[in-house]
Amino acid sequence: MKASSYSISTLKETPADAEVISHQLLIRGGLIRKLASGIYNWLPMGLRVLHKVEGIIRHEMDAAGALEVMMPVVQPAELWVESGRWKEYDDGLLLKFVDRHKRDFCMGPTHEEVITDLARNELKSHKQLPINFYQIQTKFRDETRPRFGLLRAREFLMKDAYSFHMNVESLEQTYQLMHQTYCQILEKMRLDFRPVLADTGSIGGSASVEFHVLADSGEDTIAFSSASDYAANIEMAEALAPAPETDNPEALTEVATPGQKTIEAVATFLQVDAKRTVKTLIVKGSTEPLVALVLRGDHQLNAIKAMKIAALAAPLTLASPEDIQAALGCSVGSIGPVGLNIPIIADRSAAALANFTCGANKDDYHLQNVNWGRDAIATAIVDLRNVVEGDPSPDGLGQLQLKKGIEVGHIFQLGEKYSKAMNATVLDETGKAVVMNMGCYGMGVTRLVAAIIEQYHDDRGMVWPTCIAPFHVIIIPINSHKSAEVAATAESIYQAMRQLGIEVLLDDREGARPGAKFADAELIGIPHRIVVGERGLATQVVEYANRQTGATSELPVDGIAAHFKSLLDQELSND
RNA sequence: CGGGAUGUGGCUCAGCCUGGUAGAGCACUGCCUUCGGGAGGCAGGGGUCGAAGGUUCAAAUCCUUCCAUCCCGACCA
Repeated sequence: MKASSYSISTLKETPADAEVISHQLLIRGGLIRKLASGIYNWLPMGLRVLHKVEGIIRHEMDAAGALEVMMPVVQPAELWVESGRWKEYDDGLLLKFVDRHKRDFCMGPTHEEVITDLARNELKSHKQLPINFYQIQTKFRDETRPRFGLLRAREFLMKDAYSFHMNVESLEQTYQLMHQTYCQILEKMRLDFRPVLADTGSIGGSASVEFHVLADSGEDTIAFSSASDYAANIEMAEALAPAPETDNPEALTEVATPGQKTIEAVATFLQVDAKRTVKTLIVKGSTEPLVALVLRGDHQLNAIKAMKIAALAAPLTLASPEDIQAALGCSVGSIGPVGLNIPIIADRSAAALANFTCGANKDDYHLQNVNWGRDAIATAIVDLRNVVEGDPSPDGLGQLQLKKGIEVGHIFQLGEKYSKAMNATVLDETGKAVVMNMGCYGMGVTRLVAAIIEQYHDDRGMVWPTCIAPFHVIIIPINSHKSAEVAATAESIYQAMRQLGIEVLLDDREGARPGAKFADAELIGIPHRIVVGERGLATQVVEYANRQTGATSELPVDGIAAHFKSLLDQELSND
């Protein structure tokens, strides 16, 4: 490809609405352009990258025996009504609309319903199982807050696969194969990632593992052990119960704490460690109107864990200050478990404290030397909090460390959730209809493009792994308008490389001065750069620079195309 | 959906407070010079100042409403 007839549209300045580095570089490098919030155009340069990522995924999925299909973007409401998700999924994510016949449709945010419908029509016999269908296709989720460019777009490209099985053993097998395949895909992309235990969320099912690319811009926090391979999304990481404190109970005392509302303020005011205080959150209950959740002052409530407690109302809702005032007669900053006549659910760490400090259920007063049993009774003791750095790993090996991650993949064992609701059965050996077991496996293709940039960039721009780069080699002739030899040499190297099938870009743009060409090549992140100038040609050499290592050298013009051919073959086979 | 901020040529922004002929840099077109790290000069094209109302002799500027975009909190590939 020649730059003069290609579309290189780089920007010198950082776009005002791009916050994270991948978003900035994607826009500046001319890979994508925003059309609307969370909706992007892909320019030629960007599409080349997207196709590379797609290609790696397709190759590995095919190798794992999955069969590629393509399902529609627009889906009829009936299927969603049938699975029960037309209402359930509707917290705004489903973009719904009506056709000319007044029938309800939605833009597909995922394809469990469609594939299950397809499977129940196409799969009739146990002999056809197991089978794994996948597609690489556009999804639309009407996110409340799209952000960070491609990291959380509303329209995005996703690889989604769905497997069907006679039994859970077969499902488990394919699930493990997909786990392994996902690791291979991410390794090929040279990503630093972790598979982590995950919550199943609105997709449902039993087991589930997320694949996270480590990056500070990640929206998830993952916890992993310093001494084992335990890793979990913080939503799921279990906080073990500490040994109960055995200090002798001291006399309960009430102290005035005028105006001190937050744990931090109270701890400072009373000169106690926040770890020796508890905070009490009042939430709505399922049977009782209000329930108290008690956590250690320095800990944070984990809403996913809390939502699994039957006594709490389904979407976890904090009680309003007015409700609290009416029921307890004090304001939010002064609540404590002592003398509270509503159910009290204590976190394991809070329950282990002795002689702790808490609100007195009376404005501007707190209690000190509170002890469980003597002063307050917990209705239940459960794991309610987020783990923190240094907590013991749930498997008993080592301590937990926390890092930020970008979720690029998620695999689930769905079991019979959809197949049962939609009656997807096949006949077994005895001719009896049995409900199929299902697995589903998602991977964010466009999100991966951004995640790769998050890990591979420097202050000059993107630094693509060779297998992802839009071009493998860029040739920059210097002053080709003045030197016929420079122009001719660049052209002949370019032609020779094309002959060998090398993905090469010749920057023959007239009017662009050398500095601008260098800057563009670095911004776009092409791994290998060759500079053809009069200087080198005097001794029949060109200059070479490696974008990834920064190494530079001189290479003889003679045989240079063949040199790069073998270099790239080697590099790509390693990838 | 709650809280905050911002909307001025394709991009980055000034002008607004204190109303009075729409600006700069980048990008774009033409010419000239320049040409090994984002060149310079001259000449040009391009904006109903997010939209609609209102106040005023006069609104980018003041007021109201709406819309869009971004950021912070509950969800997901």
